[in-house]
Amino acid sequence: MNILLVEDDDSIAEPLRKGLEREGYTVHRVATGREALATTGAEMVLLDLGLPDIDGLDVCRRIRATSDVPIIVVSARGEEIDRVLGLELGADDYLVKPFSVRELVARIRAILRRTTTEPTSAPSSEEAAAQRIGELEIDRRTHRVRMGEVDLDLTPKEFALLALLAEDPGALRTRAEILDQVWDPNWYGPTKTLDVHVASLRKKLGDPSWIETVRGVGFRLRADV
Amino acid sequence: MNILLVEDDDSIAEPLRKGLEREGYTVHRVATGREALATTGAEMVLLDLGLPDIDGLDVCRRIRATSDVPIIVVSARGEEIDRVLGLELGADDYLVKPFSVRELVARIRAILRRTTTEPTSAPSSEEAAAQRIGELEIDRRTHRVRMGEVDLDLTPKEFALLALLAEDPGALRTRAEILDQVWDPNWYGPTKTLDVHVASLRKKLGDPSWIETVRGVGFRLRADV
DNA sequence: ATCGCCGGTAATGAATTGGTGAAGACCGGC
DNA sequence: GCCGGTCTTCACCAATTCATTACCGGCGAT
Repeated sequence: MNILLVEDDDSIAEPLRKGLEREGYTVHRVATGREALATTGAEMVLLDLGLPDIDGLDVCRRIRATSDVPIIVVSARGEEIDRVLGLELGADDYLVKPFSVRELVARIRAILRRTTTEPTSAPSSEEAAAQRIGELEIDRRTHRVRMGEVDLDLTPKEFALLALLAEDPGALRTRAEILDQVWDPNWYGPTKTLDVHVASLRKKLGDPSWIETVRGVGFRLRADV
Repeated sequence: MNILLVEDDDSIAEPLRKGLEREGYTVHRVATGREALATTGAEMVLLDLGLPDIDGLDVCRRIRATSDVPIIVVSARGEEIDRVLGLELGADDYLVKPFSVRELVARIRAILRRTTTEPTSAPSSEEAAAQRIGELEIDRRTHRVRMGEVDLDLTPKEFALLALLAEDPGALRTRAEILDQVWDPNWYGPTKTLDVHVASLRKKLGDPSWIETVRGVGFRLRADV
């Protein structure tokens, strides 16, 4: 398994390379977009958006123009807009820094698992395959959420929050995780903001029990129904 | 509270400074090892190992030679060897890049909480799926505990206590061990608190015999069934 | 059998933590 | 520049959880 790692920062690239090689992957690392586009033969691309030469999203688009190779975009920006942009340009997954090697490996495995099947968290094209959880329906591509037959009008943050929780219904997300993913990893402030958004999301979902609170730890989306 | 931040990379140093100042800390930032060693009066040092002049570990050793100030080492190298090396040179904690400001602040708080005490090796070993011990099922991922088909509603402390005992069912955990792991590593105060939590945990587990008392030593989780 | 030590338990007051409403900042479109 | 929606921040409340104390009871050594 041959992975192309596009990352200009040594202090990030090297631990990743080590971790991935320990997992049995072969890693070829380049530091610029130019080199990345000149490389062939990779079976998976890890693409940092903050490159010194070409804009990362542009690199993503140009790779996708000629190849179906799976692409995982890595960025320090966690904002929903950036994520959507990356995914719409053809990325298979979008990881927000900082992340652990373990998480990265898990994502890589997940993507490889579904390469021959349909995409899940990142429908880059074709039928969006909206996600259903009971009455709740989430369409990441169109940014639309419906409860039964009714369209819910969610704000960007509310959608990002719901989408994150829905990535793994029933699984717990810690406050820190949520803040890092929905807000920016480097953002630091009153974590109260999270509570406020949870509250407004609950209100729009109608039933507060959709989002369970795990006191002192985080939140999770109700899995069943 | 006066923190010395030793970090040559602006794009890392500035968000940190902002986050820390926001927390109410005073941050003095330098970009080289020379400057760091020339600085006095810091009550805590954040030390990046990848400095342009002197080797970070050397800086660490030289600071420690003349001062007991708490040191948190920050490095892109996550290898066990480096961690051990850093900690043995007198660092109080070792953080592997990339990390979020939030995590850093949490570590700083943890260290300040035990002001003049011994270091903890970096914890943070998550994962591990659901575990079964007879009727008892512990899922660390979702923070869920079930007895048979019933979800148990445990408080954070109760969960931590059970999770610790369940790490090795049947194995004895001394009171001191438990207090170190579930509570702060250095915690004075009546050890009675532990008994109280054991009691409430037993009550929620239904059968007191789940947790056996070893008089004068500690507790263990029933292994069999 | 007795005494002392240790653990079990209930109660209590304090501290944390999440929920909520509202005010103001911020941002985009017009 | 004005307006409307969104986000952040704050203050306050309610609920939970925690530490701590007091008291009880049993085990075990003498």
